[in-house]
Amino acid sequence: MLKEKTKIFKALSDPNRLRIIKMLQTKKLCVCEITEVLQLATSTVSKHLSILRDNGFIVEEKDGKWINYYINPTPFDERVSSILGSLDFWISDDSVTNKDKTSLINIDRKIICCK
Amino acid sequence: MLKEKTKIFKALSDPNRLRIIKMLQTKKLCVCEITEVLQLATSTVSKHLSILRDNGFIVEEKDGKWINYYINPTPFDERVSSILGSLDFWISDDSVTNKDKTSLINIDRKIICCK
DNA sequence: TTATCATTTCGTTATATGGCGAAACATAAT
DNA sequence: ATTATGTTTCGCCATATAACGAAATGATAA
Repeated sequence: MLKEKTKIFKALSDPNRLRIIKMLQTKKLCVCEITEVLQLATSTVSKHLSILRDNGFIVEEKDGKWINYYINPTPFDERVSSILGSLDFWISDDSVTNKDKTSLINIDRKIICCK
Repeated sequence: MLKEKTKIFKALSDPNRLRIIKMLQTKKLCVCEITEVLQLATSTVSKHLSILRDNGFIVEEKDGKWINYYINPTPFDERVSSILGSLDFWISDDSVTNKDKTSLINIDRKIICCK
């Protein structure tokens, strides 16, 4: 159906989801680390991640008590592959995404997440 | 701003706008011809066209008492160029878009638009 | 100039989306 | 087993979006 084809564009239609994808370009991240950078509620971030996952942009794996999210290395949808393969073309770096990436350097999962 | 980068994805997030783009792949069309195929209100189609135009996907030119819309041959945003240059990759043909295109063959602007 | 007609804009309505906190889940640590 | 903790789900609210018809606009035809 045609509505199905709009889904990957919808997934890319939210600034916070673009920030998440760009962050995951750097390294694998758990929900609470992303929450810390975006300054959103955990439930909101979780929802964003599920949308990105459902559209094949990211995948998850367990890591102790955390769940690591990372860029899908083998997307089913070739349009997703194409975007992820040239991510800086589709979502160019800017002050926000750059700041996000530097924020990540100073974040220690073990300190941040235990609140 | 990052929100700006989401705009072209938002523009592609509506099934009717995808149908319009695919129709314009065939030939230049006026508002009422598109209205006839999509079976939507004229005002609705006009709004969709303005969104596609504002994001550089299509351009317009006068043709008598009509306004012809067509695929932008020289988009400013290189992401738009990339999508329009491989349109069948990003929006593959299906039963709906194929039917739309055949519908267009039998539509005579001079008959349809004068109601 | 006046009438006609394609198109756009405006106001309204229904649905979709993104945000939150609380509660439910799932699993690791004690 | 029980507690603690990371994550998800649920219910709610505010805003965004897409739809319509009516009115406004603008340009062509009479």
